[in-house]
Amino acid sequence: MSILADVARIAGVSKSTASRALSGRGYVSDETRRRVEDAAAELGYVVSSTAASLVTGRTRNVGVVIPYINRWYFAEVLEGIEASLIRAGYDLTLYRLSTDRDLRRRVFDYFLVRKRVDAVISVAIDLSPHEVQMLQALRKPLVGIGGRIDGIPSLSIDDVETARLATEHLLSLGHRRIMHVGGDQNEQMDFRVHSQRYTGFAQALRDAGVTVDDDFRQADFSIEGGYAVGLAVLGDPRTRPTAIFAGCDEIAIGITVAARQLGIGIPSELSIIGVDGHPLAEMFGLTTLAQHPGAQGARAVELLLDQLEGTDAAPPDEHLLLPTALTVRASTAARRQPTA
Amino acid sequence: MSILADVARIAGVSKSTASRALSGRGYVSDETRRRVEDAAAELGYVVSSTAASLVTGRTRNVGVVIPYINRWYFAEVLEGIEASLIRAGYDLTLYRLSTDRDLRRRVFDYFLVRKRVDAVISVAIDLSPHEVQMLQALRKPLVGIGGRIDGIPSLSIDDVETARLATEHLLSLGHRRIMHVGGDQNEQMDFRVHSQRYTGFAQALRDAGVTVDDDFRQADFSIEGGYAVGLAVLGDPRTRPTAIFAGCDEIAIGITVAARQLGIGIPSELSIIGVDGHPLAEMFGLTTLAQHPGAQGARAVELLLDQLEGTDAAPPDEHLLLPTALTVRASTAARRQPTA
DNA sequence: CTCTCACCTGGCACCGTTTCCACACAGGCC
DNA sequence: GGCCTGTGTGGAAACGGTGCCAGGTGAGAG
Repeated sequence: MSILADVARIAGVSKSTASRALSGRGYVSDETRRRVEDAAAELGYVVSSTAASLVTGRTRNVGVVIPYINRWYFAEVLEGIEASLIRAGYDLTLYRLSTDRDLRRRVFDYFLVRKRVDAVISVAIDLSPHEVQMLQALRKPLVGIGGRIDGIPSLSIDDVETARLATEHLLSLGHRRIMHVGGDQNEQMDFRVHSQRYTGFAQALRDAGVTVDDDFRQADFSIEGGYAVGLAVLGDPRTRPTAIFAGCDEIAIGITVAARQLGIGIPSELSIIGVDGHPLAEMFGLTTLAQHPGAQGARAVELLLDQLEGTDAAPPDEHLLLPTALTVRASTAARRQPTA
Repeated sequence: MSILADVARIAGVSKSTASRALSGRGYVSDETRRRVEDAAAELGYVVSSTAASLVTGRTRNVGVVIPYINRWYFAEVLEGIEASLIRAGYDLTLYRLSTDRDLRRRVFDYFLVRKRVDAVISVAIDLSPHEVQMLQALRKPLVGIGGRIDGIPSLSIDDVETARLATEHLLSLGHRRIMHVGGDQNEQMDFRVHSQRYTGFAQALRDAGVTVDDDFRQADFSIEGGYAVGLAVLGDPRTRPTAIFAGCDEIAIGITVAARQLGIGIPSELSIIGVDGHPLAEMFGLTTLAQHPGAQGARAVELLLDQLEGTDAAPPDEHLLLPTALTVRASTAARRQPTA
């Protein structure tokens, strides 16, 4: 466990010079730098980031708050964030925020606040103004992913527009009996993703002059969730929709499995479109609106580093809307004309 | 940004007393403690964990190295670890180790070593003796999950035994043409999980006196991977196996989807058994050997905290073998007798 | 009545860096 | 030759806590 003073001694220089040589800041002659580096290597010296943080006030550590780890979108975002941070020489401290309000408070009051992180990325969590203020009071840059947060830079796909696009795709194929299977409209944590997707869906129908009764079912955002709803909804051939806009690919896949099990042809009898670009979508031939969560994570890190290391002081507190790409596969097709 | 000295001043005590009052160590009168706490609350004071770490040498931060985030087993383990650590008041710093050897070195040489973490949990990574030594030289407790690591406490399921059990289940149902669809036998990072599962499989066959040619196919450990192999293997009814032992539930599910698509009845024409207890297994009626990765994560944290805070100095450097539970569902059944 | 001891408090050194400042020196310019 | 500027170096003061040690109580024991 050698310390800087040891290195300095071996190299025959002062602590200050050793520090400059190793950190690369300030003037050091090439000769001296080499000597210091050799000494450091010989001793197996590594800086104490703790000590460095104490004096510089920077930890090179970013906190990430995220509601799930175990869902495709979130895991993907997390991977994107992690890869970018590591590359930039930052650590990533992970806080999974469950719905437990006490835990959430604890993370904000106790963990995030102890000068442990230089900045925070909030994934799909609708921060309260109080929480935002708190972080801002600590001068910690903050970036949001997955929805708009007032006053801080954030990025997400345009949920309303994406849903509208998906629905219009189905409408353009001649479908009229269309159902949206999506998430809980009252979900607190997840911004208003679910309600926004419903909004886009409803808008598209309205604009097309189509009215559907029984146009929505709630499902857990998972394959199982979609499967359960699929079985429930698709049983009766007279009432079932001819097309479904699923809130995410996992739901769409669940519905697909249910449909196959019921012997319902896709896309001959039922068209399905999802949102996400989940890797399984390809395997199931699922038409979807693809987003790239990994890239979103990377982008968020960029925004953060701009604030952290950027020259200009102005944080762009705008909301970035990312595009989604309609990827047409075999799960959507023109509505089969009722044999007239 | 108030500091301890401010709190002390407001409360009218010395820094040492303020420190004792807030940390709860050492003697402080109730009256004084109250005054200090009030002052701290008033100022919105929070300790600088950096400063505290510098002097105590402890960071209350645990590093987790893990090869994937986006796979069920790993995400589940990670969630288990995270929940336990937070509860114990520890932070979790995440390092995803890809196959990139440079990055791996960098994480070990640069990140883990900077006195930033008190301990390390290694998930499904076969640490080299050198890496273990390095961490041990730093006196950092180390716990492994997912496989045996010599010299440190570790825990995992018994892969050989689990595979044997799965295979015996198929044998006991009368199957003889059994295939194992599993992971790359030469995978470096993942311990020897893949090869161990093959070993257990082969042992069971041998013990039963059954010989199978073409007994193994390699698949990516994912639903897509299983699906691809499923399509390739199940096409020819004369050569296809009557039962498949899949290396994990994701593979098993992929095969199931492929079989359904090919109109192959499960379990009438094909029995499938997996390993994991994946939530989707239930939906697909998949027989499996269930493990509990979340609980494994929690257990690993316990082992770690024992070393970190435990009174006794002896670290139990043994390897814990966790049981798996055979969960029989509808994907395995007695082999249909060839109509003789 | 003194001694011990448990309780309570303050002073101060210390953890291992970074960085400000002072100083030294060499070279180029007026 | 004096002066400025660009390099190179060392000394010492932070950064914000913790914890050792010393000192001061009052109560109970001998």
